[in-house]
Amino acid sequence: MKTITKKKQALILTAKSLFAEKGFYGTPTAQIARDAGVSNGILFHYFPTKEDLIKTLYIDIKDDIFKYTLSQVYRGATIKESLYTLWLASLEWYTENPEDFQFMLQFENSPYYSEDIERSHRYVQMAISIMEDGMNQGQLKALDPLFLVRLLSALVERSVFELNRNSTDSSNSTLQNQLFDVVWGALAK
Amino acid sequence: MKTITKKKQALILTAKSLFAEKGFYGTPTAQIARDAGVSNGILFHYFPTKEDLIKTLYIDIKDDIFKYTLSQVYRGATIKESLYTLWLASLEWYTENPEDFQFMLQFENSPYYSEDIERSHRYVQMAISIMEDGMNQGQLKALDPLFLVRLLSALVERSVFELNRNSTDSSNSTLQNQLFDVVWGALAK
DNA sequence: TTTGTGATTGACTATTTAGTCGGTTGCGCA
DNA sequence: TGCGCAACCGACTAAATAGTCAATCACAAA
Repeated sequence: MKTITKKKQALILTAKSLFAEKGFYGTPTAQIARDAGVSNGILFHYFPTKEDLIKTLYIDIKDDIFKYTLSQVYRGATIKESLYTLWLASLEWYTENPEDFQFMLQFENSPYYSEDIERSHRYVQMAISIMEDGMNQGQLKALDPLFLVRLLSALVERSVFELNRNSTDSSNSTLQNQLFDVVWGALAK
Repeated sequence: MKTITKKKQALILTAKSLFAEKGFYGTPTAQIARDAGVSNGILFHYFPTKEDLIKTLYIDIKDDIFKYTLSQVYRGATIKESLYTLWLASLEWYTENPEDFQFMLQFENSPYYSEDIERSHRYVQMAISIMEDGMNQGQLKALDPLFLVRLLSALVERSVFELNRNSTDSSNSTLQNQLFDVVWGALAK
């Protein structure tokens, strides 16, 4: 049985928050432990190195995101509907969890990131097959499906930034539609 | 007169290369000086802090890129032609200067980066006005022009990655056209 | 020749930080 | 009750690293 202890949980939460705010290199392990209210030693008991902690965090976060977004795509939807669902769910998720957004951005552009880590994610395969379906139906551009997945990610990312900038604006459902037009225009044949 | 000494130049070149390869935090200042064949002290004579060095490097690189790409856009071109020129010139540039590409990616996702730095670039204004022209002609989507500039950057970035993955492929001019279709689909009305 | 100024050196330090270690505590189970 | 093992502690260390500094050098102007 996999029981996650309170202290381990506290470490994970605190680490995520500190990393998102101050960056990997701006956050000493000692501070993570201190802020989490646990001893220094216990951190290294659960995570042999700082790098382990960071990678674990990333994998957990990505898992959460994929689980949340992919679960909303229903069978029988058109490809455009599926993409819209994925895109919108991602936006919701990042709006609710800004720390995850920050963390992810940082990680994916850091030396820790590799294509292996990306591919190892079981959920990525699901996203790929959605793209393949769309291509087979002749609706999406005929490109490497993994590239389309990455393209979607990049466009989600830009959408998040743009929506944040206009967050005061009340009429951002219009903006949302315009932003999805960008996504669809990019991917559709 | 702004004479750049040999040693300063050596520092800049070495630093760019090391940062691109090992990252900002994986590169001690001492190693930069050593590899550049100069003393430790001279580095801090020219760049008071490591952060100064990094920011200077970034600004120089961005300047080079903008100068190269924007200079190829000629007056009287259609907006589609202008975007194609910008996009293609960027690809060429990053292919020729992979270190710059690496450095830029890293910097723009690091704590050093801020919107101020972006906006302070005189050339960004030129890119913005190209987008505005396209919008006024009703050819581009009606969105914040700065957003369109960023979108283009993000798409260039993805294009570079995708072209690198298929670099062995001889027929990558087909791929190039397909990739530009993505760009145009995203930005055009 | 003198004098001032920027280039240059490299040994030195003060600090920070990841990771260790010897030992304690608490809990389930035989 | 006592065994075993994981959770847990926090003082400690060894290494790394950004930045300093006192001193020399090169050279141009006065």
